[in-house]
Amino acid sequence: MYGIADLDNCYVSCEKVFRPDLEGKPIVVLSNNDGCVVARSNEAKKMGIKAGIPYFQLAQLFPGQKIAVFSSNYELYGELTGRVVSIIRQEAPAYFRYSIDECFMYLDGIEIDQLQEWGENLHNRVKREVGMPISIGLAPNKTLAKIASKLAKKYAAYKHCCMIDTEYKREKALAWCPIEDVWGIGRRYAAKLQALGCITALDFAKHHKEWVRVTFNNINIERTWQELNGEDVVPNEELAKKKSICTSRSFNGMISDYETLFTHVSNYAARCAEKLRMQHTVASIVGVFLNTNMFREDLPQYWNFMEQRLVTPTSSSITIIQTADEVLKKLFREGYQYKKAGVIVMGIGAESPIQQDLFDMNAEQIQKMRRLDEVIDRINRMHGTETIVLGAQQYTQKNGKGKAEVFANAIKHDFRSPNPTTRWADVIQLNAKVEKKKN
DNA sequence: TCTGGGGTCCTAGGACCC
DNA sequence: TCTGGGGTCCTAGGACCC
Repeated sequence: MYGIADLDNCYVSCEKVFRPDLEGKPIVVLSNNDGCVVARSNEAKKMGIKAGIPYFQLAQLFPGQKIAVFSSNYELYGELTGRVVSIIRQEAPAYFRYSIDECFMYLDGIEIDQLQEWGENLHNRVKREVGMPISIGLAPNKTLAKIASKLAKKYAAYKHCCMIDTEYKREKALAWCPIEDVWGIGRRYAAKLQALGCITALDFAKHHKEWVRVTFNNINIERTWQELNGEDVVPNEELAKKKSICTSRSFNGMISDYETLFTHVSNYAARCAEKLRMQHTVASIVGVFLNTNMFREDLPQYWNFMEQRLVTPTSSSITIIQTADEVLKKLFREGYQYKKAGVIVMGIGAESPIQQDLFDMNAEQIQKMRRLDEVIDRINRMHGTETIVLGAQQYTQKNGKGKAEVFANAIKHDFRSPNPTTRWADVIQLNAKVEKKKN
């Protein structure tokens, strides 16, 4: 049997851990730059706030309504979800972390007649120790487990844990589940299936395998069909290292000068290098892309991506920033207002042994840069991200007297909560607020 | 005024090898 | 008149996931 543990309204639940006063109220969490709504509390969903709507439309669509708004705070979410995963590590025989808010669990070794109770206990422990609600689905394959978790979330009678372990329960669950909610059926396939008369998961599962093959000629959707019918065929993910790593952001406003663009790209490059080092890998290709604002049809548009191969694969922040800069120089065109940029590293391989090029830097230089990166990583882990950065990563701005001033972050986060779990300064601030309120 | 940020996999077609 | 039978690698495009 498989299980999936899914954190309910993940980002909102994280914010609520430190704001119990918001229980029962509509809450939303925004994407970077306070752009779109990316998470909603149940109350916000009931109000009709759709996922993905731009924040600026919220006031227009829901005038005069009280909605608690938070900017995204990924350090906080990473910390809290990590605590949930460490509980799952203790409770489940084996698991695979599928995303920030979902964990697949392999449940061989737990008796089937004890599974329901095991799931309910897991929910209770997470709720008690971290303060966040999770929904658990149990089934003979991952696709059905996902459907079970949706049922667990929807109906309180399941006590946060729903198990599909009989033919009767399987058919009942499939008949309840709209085709577009099936894991692996996206917007396109859902539209096609609905046009063919498949409204629920059961409608689709009842077709013959041959029909699925002829209609779609795609192995993934065939596997989904098999799993809906009870087989276990979707491959289990390895804890594989990433094959490409991308860091990209939309800007707060638009940028047309090269210098500012370079500072942003340097930051993304440094972040990619950091991610490479975290999984003990190196990359051999550095790519950069640039976008103008596609919503501004009145402005000239430009989109491009270029890449460059490295002589020696590396995870060095300095080398990757330098390479990204060379690519950016080729990519950059005057006269456009850019809205978004990103860095992608590819050709990822193990950290050692690295094939060294005969004419590249000597081993001593490489060692030196590696030690520098290690120190930077350590400081940033201890004191919070971007406590220390390379010069190229620093944003500068002319002040009133024409003098350059350095500032830390270019992303707009007007409604950010403090980070009481990761930053002492924030813990102290929060405690002070609580004290003040008490008095 | 303001519109997110990551990833993976599959398939088809072309270039090239013997 | 007749024109083989394998392969690999790369890229682009289109799906999907959270």
